[in-house]
Amino acid sequence: MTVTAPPTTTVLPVLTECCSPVVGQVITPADAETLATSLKAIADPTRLRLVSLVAAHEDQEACVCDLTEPVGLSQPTVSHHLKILVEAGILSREQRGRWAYYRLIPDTLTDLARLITP
Amino acid sequence: MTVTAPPTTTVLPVLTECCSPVVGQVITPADAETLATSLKAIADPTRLRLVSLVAAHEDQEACVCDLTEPVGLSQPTVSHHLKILVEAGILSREQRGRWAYYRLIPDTLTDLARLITP
DNA sequence: ACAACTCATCGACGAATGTCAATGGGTCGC
DNA sequence: GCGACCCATTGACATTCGTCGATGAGTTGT
Repeated sequence: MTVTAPPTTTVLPVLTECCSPVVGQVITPADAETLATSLKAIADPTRLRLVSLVAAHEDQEACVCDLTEPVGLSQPTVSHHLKILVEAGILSREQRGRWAYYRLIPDTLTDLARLITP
Repeated sequence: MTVTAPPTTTVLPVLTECCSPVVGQVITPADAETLATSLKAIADPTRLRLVSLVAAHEDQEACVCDLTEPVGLSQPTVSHHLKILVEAGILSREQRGRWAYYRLIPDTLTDLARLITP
């Protein structure tokens, strides 16, 4: 067979369902937990660089092999960080042949920005 | 003497000087480190609740004793989290008599939101 | 002067996190 | 079919982080 494209591996919603903004009403413990999990995903210098590299890459997508050298970390470590970003709904992952292509899902960052804006 | 008010304990700038947005150009390692440090400050459920509680409190300020019971943690732990938020420039701290009053610095959250917005 | 109060700091501890080398599972070209 | 390639997973390790009890520093009222 060729080019199996499982449906772009959409991820757990989490954020879109969650959350009143941080400022306004008092955030509930459950919403705080959800929002914190999403924020943790980008609260790491390596993952910020990965997001930035993916977004700036040709065709707005990049595979792992495009990213290991720029961030200067091992391939397993990069895969680990990418998985966290995918699970947070910040990147999408699409497998095409041998390569796995990662792409920014801008809406998630937009939602995060909205939720922390006073 | 009365009401010693050291100049509202303004904090290290850090963010205002830092950073191109995450998406656009590729973020530098140094900027990624700075931005990640600020994001880590709010990437914790307890600290999100503290920010929310302070902002929603009467007169937009709160002392430690107003916060320990709502978050259900010990006083040293609350003080620890508040210190992290102050160092990140998200809260300000002002000592008035026996009490230390914390207040939201909205600009920092606004800056953070802007920097992560695609 | 002293006791009561608010808060920060210290030291300790378990849990979570970032990293790597080694390995395994698919996919392509020969 | 086989080796080369891309990537994910596993297991291990050191570091960081969140939490607490105990203590100390500063302030107020008696």
